[in-house]
Amino acid sequence: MDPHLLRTFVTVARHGSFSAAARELGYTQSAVSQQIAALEADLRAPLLGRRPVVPTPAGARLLEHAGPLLLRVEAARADIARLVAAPRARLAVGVSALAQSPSLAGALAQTHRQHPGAEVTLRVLPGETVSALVATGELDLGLIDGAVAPTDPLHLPDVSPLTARAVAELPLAVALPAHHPLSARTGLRLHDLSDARWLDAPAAAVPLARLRAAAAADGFRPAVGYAGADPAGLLALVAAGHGLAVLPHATAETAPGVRAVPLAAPRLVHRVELIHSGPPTGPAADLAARLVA
Amino acid sequence: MDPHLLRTFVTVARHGSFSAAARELGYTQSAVSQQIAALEADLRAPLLGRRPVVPTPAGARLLEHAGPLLLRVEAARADIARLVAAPRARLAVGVSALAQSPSLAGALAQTHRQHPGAEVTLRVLPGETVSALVATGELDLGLIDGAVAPTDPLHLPDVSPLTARAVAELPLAVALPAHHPLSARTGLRLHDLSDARWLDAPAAAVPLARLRAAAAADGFRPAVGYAGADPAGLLALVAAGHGLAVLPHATAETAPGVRAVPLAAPRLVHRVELIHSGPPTGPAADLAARLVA
DNA sequence: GCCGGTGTATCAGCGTTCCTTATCGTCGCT
DNA sequence: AGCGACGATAAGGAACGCTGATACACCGGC
Repeated sequence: MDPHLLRTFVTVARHGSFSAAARELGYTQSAVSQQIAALEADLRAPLLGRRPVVPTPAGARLLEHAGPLLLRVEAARADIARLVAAPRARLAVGVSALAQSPSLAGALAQTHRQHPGAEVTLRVLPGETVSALVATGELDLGLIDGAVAPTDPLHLPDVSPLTARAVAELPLAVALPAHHPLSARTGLRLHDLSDARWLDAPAAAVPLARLRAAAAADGFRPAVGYAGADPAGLLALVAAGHGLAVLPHATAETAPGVRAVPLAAPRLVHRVELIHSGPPTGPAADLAARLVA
Repeated sequence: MDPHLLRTFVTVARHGSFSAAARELGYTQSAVSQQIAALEADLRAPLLGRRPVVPTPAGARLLEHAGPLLLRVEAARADIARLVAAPRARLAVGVSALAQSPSLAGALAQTHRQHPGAEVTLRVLPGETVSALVATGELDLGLIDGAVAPTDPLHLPDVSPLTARAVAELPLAVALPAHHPLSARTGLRLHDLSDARWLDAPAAAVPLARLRAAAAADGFRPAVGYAGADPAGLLALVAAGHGLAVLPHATAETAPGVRAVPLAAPRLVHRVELIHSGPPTGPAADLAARLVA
């Protein structure tokens, strides 16, 4: 189970073709064929059906393992490389959509002033991508958000020994159209809303699946799906009556035509956590210190 | 970063000796020396100081990665092997100490009756070990426990795509000596007890670190440490006034001289989850069905 | 139905990798 | 100082893994 073989396996599976994978990987088709054969011999199981080239059940299962495995290998390699390389004067920060905040912008500005030579970049990405890129060292720091019980840490995909520190914790609220019958309430229980229509916006609000899990109930019918990462667009949909959404209270309050009613039960908070692998150095250490202060 | 090289690296680090590692792995000392050299060349970093053989900072970091990485590789390999091999008439169940229950014993007995030919084994192990062995297929089913917010799943070390289902959820209680001034209360808040002495029994009760995290506070001074997995022994210490502990209410109630007062805040529950990798088959499927029913 | 095109499997050849054996250099202990 | 244990290094040979050539299966066009 050489990572090498695994890499060509996933490439072949992705392309559905030995030849195409060979081209991408810079091998001959023959080499790829032999590599797959070697992997199948090693695991004593057929992994791919040929013509068409599709994963067998065993292959499908291996694919589930391969991604995280290769990510971890990459993370380990990058981690060591970082220890060896001279600390670069750069600061790459990744944030998930709801982890952004004015205080981040402010801290980033101060850090930039403190380290004028550093090349500072800020990227908004899905939460899992932030974790993955922090693990592989493409990002120096990550800020991810999630809705969790007040006592519990965010769930990190542990591809690598990452450290996480909470930097902000905000109450959650249900975003309702201003004319909604419940919009005058001072608090809402999720259970009472399980029949409502919910906007499913995994990037811009608390995902619907999370709400179902938190309420330990089904229902929670999806209305319009929203693929953007921008809460403003989502809130416009809420205002127009397409459905409800759960967001940090401060975020939900900003849009016209939307009322934000605090989520009373279950007790969830919106927490933003700073993640990095190993102790941050240079500008990253500076920014980290400002954020947790 | 061949797993092969990684394996010899951890072996060398564990033994603190190239020669000893070579003996264990069935190689010559020369081969091990070359493998380490190859790994160091690949990562462009010295990993081990020689004479004495101790990890460098980079090596120490790599060791942190290596364990989970090799576990994942092993899990993937075992996972595929399981798909290929004929389903054996065996049922190996691992449980963490507090995940045991009379209902488990009952279900296990019924399953055994249903599958008289099957070799049934039950092993009590630390929670993480249960996850690891389920991942590598040495166990067919695992039962792990933990104290979490009612809405959140237990945290699984994701070495492998494991599926988890809750099978029991019990309230937690603080175990106090019967003569303790607070033992007559009907509920206790963790915050009010942060000055008390706490028994640290990672295997037999909710770990102290978990309580600190849940209360988001330090304090919680450790008293006697208890290395056993048996709640009865721990409760004897409680009765003797060595310190307090948090356990499932039903468990804490059983011991003489101990009062169990429900934990009112933070809101945590003791949850037992059934874990397996892939859909269970044969006797494992039977037992799983009984447990979640 | 035949034929070319596309795509995978297989084989021979060859360079590289990796292990073993043998030997040397070095450290630590007596 | 000398010995013994340990790791590094050199050389040789087996095994591995890639390329290039070729065989074989499938599909579509005519």
